[in-house]
Amino acid sequence: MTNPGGAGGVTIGDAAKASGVNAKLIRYYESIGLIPQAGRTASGYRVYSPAEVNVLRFVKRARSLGFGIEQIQTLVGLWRDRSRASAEVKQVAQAHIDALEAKIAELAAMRDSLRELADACHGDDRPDCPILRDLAGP
Amino acid sequence: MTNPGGAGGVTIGDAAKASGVNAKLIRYYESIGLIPQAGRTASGYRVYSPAEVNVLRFVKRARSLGFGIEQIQTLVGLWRDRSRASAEVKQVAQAHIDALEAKIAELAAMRDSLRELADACHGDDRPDCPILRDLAGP
DNA sequence: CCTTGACCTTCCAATCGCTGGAATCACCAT
DNA sequence: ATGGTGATTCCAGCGATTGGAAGGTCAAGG
Repeated sequence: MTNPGGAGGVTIGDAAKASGVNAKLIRYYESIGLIPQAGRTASGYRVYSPAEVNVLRFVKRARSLGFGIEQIQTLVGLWRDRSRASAEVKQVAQAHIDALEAKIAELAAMRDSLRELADACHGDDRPDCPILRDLAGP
Repeated sequence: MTNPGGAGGVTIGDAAKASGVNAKLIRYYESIGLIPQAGRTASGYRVYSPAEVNVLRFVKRARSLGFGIEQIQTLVGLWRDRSRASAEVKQVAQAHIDALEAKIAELAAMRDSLRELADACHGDDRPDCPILRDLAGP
C-alpha cells in the first residue's frame, strides 16, 4: 500500500514530511478540530490528499507568523471560501499585528528596565548590586 | 485572631494585599518550592512574617521583569546570601536580557512579514488577498 | 447561641501549543 | 517467521497561572 486511498493520498508520515508539520501535531490538530478528520484506509491509517497537505502547509505558515489556532481556523475558512472579502482577512491580520506590537512593547519594557539595572551593576566580586536592590523594592 | 502567629505575622490574604501576589499564586509558589512552606496557626492557616512578604514582593517584581521561576529561585538565593558576588546576579540578568532580545526579534520578524502582507492587501470587498496567497504558499 | 459572611484549606481541572512515552497493530522486506 | 519501521490510541507533562468545588474557621451581629 504505497499509495493509500488511491488518488494521490498519502499516510500521515508523508503528509508530515510534505507539509513540515509533525505527524503527532497533525493528529493533535485533527483532535482539536483545526483540520477535519482525515480519511482512513481499511486498516485505519489516516490518508491525506494533496489538498489536505496544502491545508497543513497553510497552518504551518500561519503558526510561524504567530497566529493562534482560533485565528487560523478563521483564516482557513476565509481561504476556502474564495468569495470572501479581503477586508476580513486584513482585519484578522491587523488584530494579530496589534497583539504582536503589544507583546513586543511589553518585552522591550522589561529589557530596558533590566538593561538599565545591569548597566548600573558593576558585576565584579563585590556583593552590592543594584539589580537585587531594585527587586527587593523601595 | 487579627494577628496570627504573633510577631507581625499575617494571613495569606493580607500577605497577598501587601505583596501584590494573589493568594492562590502564593500557595502555588509554595507548592513548587519557590518559597519555603509558610508557618501555620493552630487551625492550619498560613502565616507570613514581614520578611516573607518581602520575598513575595521580590518575586512579584522579578516576574514583572519576565524572569522565569527557576531564575527567580536563583535570584532569591543570591539575594538572601549577601556575600555573593554581584557578577553572578549580573550574569543571570544578562542571560534574561538576551532571551528577551531573542523573543523580541522573533516577534518583530513576524510583525514585519505580516505588516508587509497587510499593506499589500487592499482590504476592500474584493476577494483576492496577498495574505492568503502567502499563507497558501508558492 | 447561632447564623452570616468573609476568609482559609485542599484538590482537581482548564488554559495554549505542543511533545513525549507506552502499548498495540499494520505493512513490507528478507 | 522475523525484523524493522511506521501507524494507531491514550495519557501525561511543560510554565505560570486561574478557576471552581467542597469544606473548615474566624469575628461580628441578632
